[in-house]
Amino acid sequence: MLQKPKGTYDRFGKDADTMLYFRKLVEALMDKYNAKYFETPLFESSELFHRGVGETTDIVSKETYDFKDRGDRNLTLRPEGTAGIVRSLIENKLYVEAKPLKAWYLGPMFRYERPQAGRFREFYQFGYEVFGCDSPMMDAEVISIVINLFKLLGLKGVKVNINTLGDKRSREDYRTALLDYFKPHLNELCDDCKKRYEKNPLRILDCKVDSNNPIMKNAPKMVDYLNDYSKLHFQKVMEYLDAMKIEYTVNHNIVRGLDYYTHTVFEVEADIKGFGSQNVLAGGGRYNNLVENIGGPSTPGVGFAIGLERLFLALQAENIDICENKPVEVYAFAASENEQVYIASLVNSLRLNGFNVDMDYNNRNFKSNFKRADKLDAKFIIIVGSSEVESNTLTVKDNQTKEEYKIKIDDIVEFLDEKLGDNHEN
RNA sequence: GCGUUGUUGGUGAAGUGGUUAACACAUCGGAUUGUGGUUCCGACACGCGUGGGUUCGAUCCCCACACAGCGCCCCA
Repeated sequence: MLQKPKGTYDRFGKDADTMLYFRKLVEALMDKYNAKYFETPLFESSELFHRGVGETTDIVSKETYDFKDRGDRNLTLRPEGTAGIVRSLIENKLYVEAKPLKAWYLGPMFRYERPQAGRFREFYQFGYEVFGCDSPMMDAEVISIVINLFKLLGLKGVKVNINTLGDKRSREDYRTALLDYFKPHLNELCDDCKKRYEKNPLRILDCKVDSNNPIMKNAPKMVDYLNDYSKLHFQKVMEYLDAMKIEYTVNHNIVRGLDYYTHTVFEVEADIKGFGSQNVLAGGGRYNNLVENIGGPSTPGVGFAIGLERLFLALQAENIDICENKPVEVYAFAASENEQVYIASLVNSLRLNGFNVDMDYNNRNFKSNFKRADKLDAKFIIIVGSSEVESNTLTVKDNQTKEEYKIKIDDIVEFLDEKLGDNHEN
């Protein structure tokens, strides 16, 4: 049997509802920040990600889906959302518009990874990016959005870990210092760290295996390589976080896996039963050189991304249900085949009047119809037989009180409006 | 990319080298041709992830592959 490709999934039922309602929730939240929705292509030229995300990152070096199209173009399925938005910003010259420009997106990303629970090869991210603002207030606001969203969802133990990488210059100086420092000690490090030394020396500090190794303790500290501007910026970010009463922990080992970050980087985690190290639900930071690197005018940026599969798994583990209950308001059926046409027209008119209506399409018997109405949790049942057709009335049963009414066909909308009251929305 | 565990119907699952692969839930139909959520009866895997092999015979043993889960790496 044909099956879905590894690391993909079909979303339906409750999961599909969750996605739908999450999107609604995010739309409402984004309005509060006056952020604008963005859609960019699922695939871009491969070069964009090589230049944007960084040649040496794992994401680009071993996780992209690369392909050539029939015109021999080198394309890549987007592994993250920022690069595409930056490309769009430059191509459409959006940087001349309102500064800051706040953008959000929600859609699938692709990474060739080993699948695990809450981690897929095609996965969804909700992301947020701000361009043209280098105020530390914006760093803090971006962090606060994630916090507010998680609190809105009802997650417990939401915590932020932050760090600063300084500007491009301090980051490079620090990197050089680390390389010099670790070079004579390379043999004392684990195999992974030897690779990190080549690819991303900052990550060595993040190593779990070598964390107790004394060489780690004496390693150069980022703080010592920060210039005054960087230090001040970071300090201000923390002041704004304090002002917003957001709890955070400074963790100098946070580096992030994408090369474009400068200054503030952060990860947001929550206490999720049984999640362990997978409790980081969001990550982000500032990237003041990315727009320029991709070929636009020097424009600062800051943003975050949240992986939705892992987030939804967390909600499930915490028994949080964000789906709205949409009950069937009316279930209609005909007593016999003769009234089916009548039912079809009735149902159509009720729907046009804004009611949520389901019906019997198969001319089932009474018992089956009542069972189905119960299963759908229908508020009212409308039964049409020959006598109803003749007298232009409908038999309407309130499925909660079991009371039965004879309603003139012309009065049915008014009757249902009154009965369903505030719960009914047009 | 590495290590490890698993894969029986719509779902939860039991099971054995040998005639019809338990049981439960769900679904559909009937008892009950204009009023139900109870009860009773009936239907429901041409098959035990896929492909090979061992065997007189395999869902059960062996091998490969696929997929899923867990850990590592990495990340959201």
